[in-house]
Amino acid sequence: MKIFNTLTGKKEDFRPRGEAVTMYVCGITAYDESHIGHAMTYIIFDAIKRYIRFKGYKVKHVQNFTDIDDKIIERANQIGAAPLELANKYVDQYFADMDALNVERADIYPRATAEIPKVIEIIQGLLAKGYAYESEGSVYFRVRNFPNYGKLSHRNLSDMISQASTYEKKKEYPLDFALWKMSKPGEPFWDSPWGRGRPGWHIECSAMALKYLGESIDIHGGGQDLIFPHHENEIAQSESFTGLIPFARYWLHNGLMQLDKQKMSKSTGNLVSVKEALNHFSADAIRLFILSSHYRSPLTYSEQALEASERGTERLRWAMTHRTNVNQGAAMLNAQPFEQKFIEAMDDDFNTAQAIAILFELAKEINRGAEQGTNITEAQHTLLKLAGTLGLTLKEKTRATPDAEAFIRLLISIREDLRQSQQWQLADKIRSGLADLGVTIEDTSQGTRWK
RNA sequence: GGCGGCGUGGCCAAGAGGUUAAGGCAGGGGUCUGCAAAACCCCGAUACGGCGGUUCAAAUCCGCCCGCCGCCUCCA
Repeated sequence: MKIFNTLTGKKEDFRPRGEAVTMYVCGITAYDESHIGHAMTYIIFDAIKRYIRFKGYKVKHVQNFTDIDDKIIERANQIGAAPLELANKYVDQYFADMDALNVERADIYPRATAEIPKVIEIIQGLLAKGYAYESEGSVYFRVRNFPNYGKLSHRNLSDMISQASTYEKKKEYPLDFALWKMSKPGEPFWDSPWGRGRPGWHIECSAMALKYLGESIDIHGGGQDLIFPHHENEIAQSESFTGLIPFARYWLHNGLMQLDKQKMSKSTGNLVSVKEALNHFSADAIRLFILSSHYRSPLTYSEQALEASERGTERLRWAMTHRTNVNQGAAMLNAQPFEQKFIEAMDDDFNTAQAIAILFELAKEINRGAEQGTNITEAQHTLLKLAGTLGLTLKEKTRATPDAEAFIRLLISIREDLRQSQQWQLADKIRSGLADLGVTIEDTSQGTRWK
């Protein structure tokens, strides 16, 4: 299995350290609804995790919530809520959204506010080693003391310093970043050796990763917008604190969701929320859309593209619905070559687009087999298994309640009788009436089906 | 200005030196069907932003140009 590593800029063989692959993915700052761009990141890492497990590894997955920061405080003040309550609300919504998208839960979801002791421990360690300094109640990381600062984002201090704009005088050097921020009056705070304050944004991830996954983790992931400064700073802090290099062995970054030729972003309001998307499209369609392009490329959201994915999803689902009564001695569709190609695609830096193409090829063969009376049962199992590796369920959308379903069945059976007696007009009236209610009727050689 | 990425049929999107340039959606023709839908079969890029170069051979490597985007400040 080969994985593209942002750190080296190359595809590398994936060789995890221990029994279980340790994977840390940066989570959200909980101050607003999750949008499709977030869904993109978490669906991608969900597929990556599922595939790694498919390959026989165990995975230990940690994903944080930033539940205290400037944005949260600002938003909470606007609406007159307590910052932590606001954060909790959006954490709950995040879970609801991701569950609906069939994103598996991580093993641990640490929150910044619950990890203050570890944060303080690390800052103290950095101070002791001279990597950090206190200034007016805040603590900053001394970027110039970390020799490889910029190794992840492939830049160097002199490039960056020439562009550095205004900076706080409290810092020794413009690019130094906050480990601990002194709290202003009225803001939430935690006590620390440097007074009341809260953690800087970057330090929480180091603290959580080190605490829950150890000093050197296998996979660290997130959106490409986190490469600098967030992940760069995590590396600086973590490696300075532990003295162990590398902090993370494989850095994976997904491309960002675009909307109208612009990055989808909470701060600009240029977004489509997960809820909104789920109102119009199935989770499978959203996943199919996101996974049909390579995870490192940007992807532009559009209704048209989602509709195309919905249709594609229906095609895959269809292949799962055949219930052929197989004759003894019927030829069997061998899905092995498809599984092989699927694995080859995924082994090459998680080429989900290619993998999905193979799913469609397999679906086509299954459909064909169903018409020819081939035994396709095992091929269907394979299709479902491989699709499941991408988190696709291929389940029919059953919008109908059990009660409604009974009525639909009754109407269909009446319509069958009408068709038997060739009363086409009445039969068609039932069909179009149901269609208006969102129920599609299809007459096949094996009876009438609906969805 | 620095760093990184992208430009492939009507739309989306794989492919990264060499058999017929995946797959999906849309479209056209056909089979099946009371009709419809679905499914199945067949069809479509002399061609991969432009211009040069390297090579026996380039969508794929190199150079320049054009267009678009991301990061360099909070962001998945």
